[in-house]
Amino acid sequence: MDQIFLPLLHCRLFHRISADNIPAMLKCLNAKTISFKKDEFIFREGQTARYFGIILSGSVQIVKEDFYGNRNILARMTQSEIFGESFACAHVDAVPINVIASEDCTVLFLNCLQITNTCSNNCSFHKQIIYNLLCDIAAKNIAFQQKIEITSKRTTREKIMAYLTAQSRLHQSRSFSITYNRQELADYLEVERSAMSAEISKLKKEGIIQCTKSNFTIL
Amino acid sequence: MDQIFLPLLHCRLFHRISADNIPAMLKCLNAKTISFKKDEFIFREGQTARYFGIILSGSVQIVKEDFYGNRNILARMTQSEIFGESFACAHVDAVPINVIASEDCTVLFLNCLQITNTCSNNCSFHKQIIYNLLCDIAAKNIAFQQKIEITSKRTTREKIMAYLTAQSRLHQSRSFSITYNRQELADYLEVERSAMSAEISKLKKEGIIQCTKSNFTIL
DNA sequence: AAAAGTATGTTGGAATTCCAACAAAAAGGA
DNA sequence: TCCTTTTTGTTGGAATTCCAACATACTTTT
Repeated sequence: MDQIFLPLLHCRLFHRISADNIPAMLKCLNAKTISFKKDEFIFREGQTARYFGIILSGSVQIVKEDFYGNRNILARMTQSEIFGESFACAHVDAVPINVIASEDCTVLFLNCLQITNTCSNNCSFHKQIIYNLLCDIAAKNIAFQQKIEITSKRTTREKIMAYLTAQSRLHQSRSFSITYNRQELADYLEVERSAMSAEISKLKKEGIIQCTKSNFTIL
Repeated sequence: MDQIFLPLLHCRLFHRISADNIPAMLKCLNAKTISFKKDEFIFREGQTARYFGIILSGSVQIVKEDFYGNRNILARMTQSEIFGESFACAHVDAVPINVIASEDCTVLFLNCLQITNTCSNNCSFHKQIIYNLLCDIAAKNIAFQQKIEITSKRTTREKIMAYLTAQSRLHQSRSFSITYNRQELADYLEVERSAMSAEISKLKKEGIIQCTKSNFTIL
């Protein structure tokens, strides 16, 4: 049971909610735990959004795929983070994106209708949960703005540098490792993988960055 | 006073809140009305985000400007819509964007701390307001995803068509007019204005769309 | 250890975008 | 109405990206 509880304690959704209350809540919110293998679909575009997920272990990617099969990675979520909640809150019936396991993972699903409609038991934590949801979605909103800021750059080089600079700030260090592999980074930056690879090589040659595999240093 | 009330009644923030309560709320939330001329700054990047705005008349644009002066229009908000609330909710102290009047406008500012922290009077509407905020921010989240979907297209032509298709769906008609002028549309789509103009001309010549000024028809 | 599969780097040509400059059209002011 | 300013359209060359194909490096499986 610890495998469920520990990640939940760090989950923004339960901020300022006593751990003692969590079991009751999970029951009230109709919680279900499901495991997925790497590359499995967790949500598929068009599906109804009745549940949202809390990641207990592993990680997932929010992916938008267009008509021609171009992938766009909107975000990556990892342990204790939530996904799918904004569709529920905005009353969108069909999710417009895919959620895919980027590694083996376990997800706790909660019924979102039960969260937003005050439940029959009138649980005291509902108010706090809604407030926590508000903070969570607002933070994601800002994350989207940051992604837009990065991908709106006109050249591949600028996109790479904007991304690395943001990561550097996040890790508070000139050296850090990123969670994306090259193809995924290209999908996040919305550029061609090969062109991106070439540009990274150039940046290395010019002495602007250092990198081996996923470890980067900005010089 | 009607100029304040009518837009507020249509504001998502006050959904399911009786109009009778609004005057009390405005007082409780420390409301202030300010007018702006076209092109004036309403929020400037780096400013603290203590208030958020409800547009009583006119319209505003959320704009991100980069180091080289490239503009990116993140969104456009018009009467009865809210802006700046996500920074407050995510506890971001300095706003990362500019908000600029895209025409003469009047804005009602509300103190957001007062909304999220239950106020001393323990007003009954706080719970509903927080829930309304939740829905609002979730909807904006989805709007951002749609913008990303459009701007992640690799060519100018695809971006234009993705945007027009989305607008067509929104207006539920093949013919519609858009609120952006050419420069603004280019800033929203994150492309060069001249290249976009040329591409629109091509699309017209090829019989894919019709357009005069801001009126478009998809054929 | 060999083989197969996957991820990453490299390259050249075609297509596209950016940039700057200018032309034409429309809008606003005197 | 005329003049000025702003918006929109057009064009050509330089720079950049895309695309496809292949080379190399690294992983995993047998």
